[in-house]
Amino acid sequence: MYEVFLNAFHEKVPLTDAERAFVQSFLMPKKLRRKQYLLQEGDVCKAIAFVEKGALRSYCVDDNSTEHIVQFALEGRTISDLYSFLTGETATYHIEALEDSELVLITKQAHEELLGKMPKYETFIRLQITGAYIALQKRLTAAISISNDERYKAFAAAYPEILQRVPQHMIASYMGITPETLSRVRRKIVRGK
Amino acid sequence: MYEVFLNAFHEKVPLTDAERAFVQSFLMPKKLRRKQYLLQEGDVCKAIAFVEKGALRSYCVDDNSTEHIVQFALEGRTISDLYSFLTGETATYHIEALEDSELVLITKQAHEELLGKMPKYETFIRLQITGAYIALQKRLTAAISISNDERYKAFAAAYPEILQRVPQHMIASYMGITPETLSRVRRKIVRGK
DNA sequence: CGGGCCTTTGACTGGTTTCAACTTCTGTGG
DNA sequence: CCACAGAAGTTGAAACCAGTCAAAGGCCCG
Repeated sequence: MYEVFLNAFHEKVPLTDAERAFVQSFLMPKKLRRKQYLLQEGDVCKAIAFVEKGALRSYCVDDNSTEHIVQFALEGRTISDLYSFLTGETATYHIEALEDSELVLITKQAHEELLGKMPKYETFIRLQITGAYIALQKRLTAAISISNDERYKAFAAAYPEILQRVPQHMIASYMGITPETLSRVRRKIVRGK
Repeated sequence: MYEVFLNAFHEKVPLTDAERAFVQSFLMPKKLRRKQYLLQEGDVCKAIAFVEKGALRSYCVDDNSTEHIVQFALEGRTISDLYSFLTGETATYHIEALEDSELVLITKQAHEELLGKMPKYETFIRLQITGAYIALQKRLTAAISISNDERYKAFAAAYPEILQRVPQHMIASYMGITPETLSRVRRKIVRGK
């Protein structure tokens, strides 16, 4: 329990055993069954979730009630509606488990206390967000500059695990295209090879 | 000089006069004329740039040698190729001045020293990146879920200054559509009103 | 074994790109 | 100060690509 999280932390910012225990005292475990929700649009996001095991997705819903997947989070990744978490506004995203999952929650209270009491935690958070920012920028760059075919190939190369564990229509949603189009893209790639 | 930057810093994380002076000793001013480059693809990004005055853009170039604008930075905003800055890899973005501009540079060396010596700097950086991350996430969500018309309206409402200071074809590039399409979108909006 | 969801495939439609021409605006040099 | 070249923006027509709607086949789960 907490192993994956604490190791990820330790890897970025080395921890003594005492610090490890200290951090741990702020954490909360949570299990989610497939299709259960961690967060619904309209709620306030009260915690950052780190995935120890399983897979989640966050998504928003537009005016036509079409879902658009914002992020997938497999083991070792963090997921939340950061805006809602930080401001206390109601969330614009839903977060749902795609598989039975085990999470580590850092509540807002714990987060703020850790920030105040433990510089290493702030460093860890800074590094996490920086990494997330860079990844997001890459994704955006790809979204506006590469064709669907190439985008899919790049995605498949970068995240083979997601491809295997997530249904196709969700990949399509993540890419911002329809399931039908993704199906045709895949056919074209297979034949073209 | 440095006023805008130091005030932005102070606003997020209050500083004493001594701290203000301390931070300042790590900064470097830089002026750029319109159309001059801060960074070219292939260089390594050696500094984060904070815009005191003026306007810059960052963009990447795809296989068809089409430009795609990643970011605009007006006064008070930060711009860089963060990935290149942090890893030392060659940059994938170009950064160009759209107007005569005055920048504050934080070199990699200064950045690391400040991170080590001044917890408030780390906090400031964390807050900056968090804000940038949330903004980027909003943009991505908009890009995959909203029609061009609505996107343009939202952009115009959110960033009226950019609209007035940046040529239309760059807005189009930022939105990921052709200048012709943007022109038609605008016409439709004006008539439709 | 049956039902429902997912994926694939086809035909049609609509919006975007592309290419080209024309106008407007701007900055520069004569 | 005017003339002109180049860039920026607008408009039109044709081609193309993705979306939509509909239907059929496959697969998993109950």
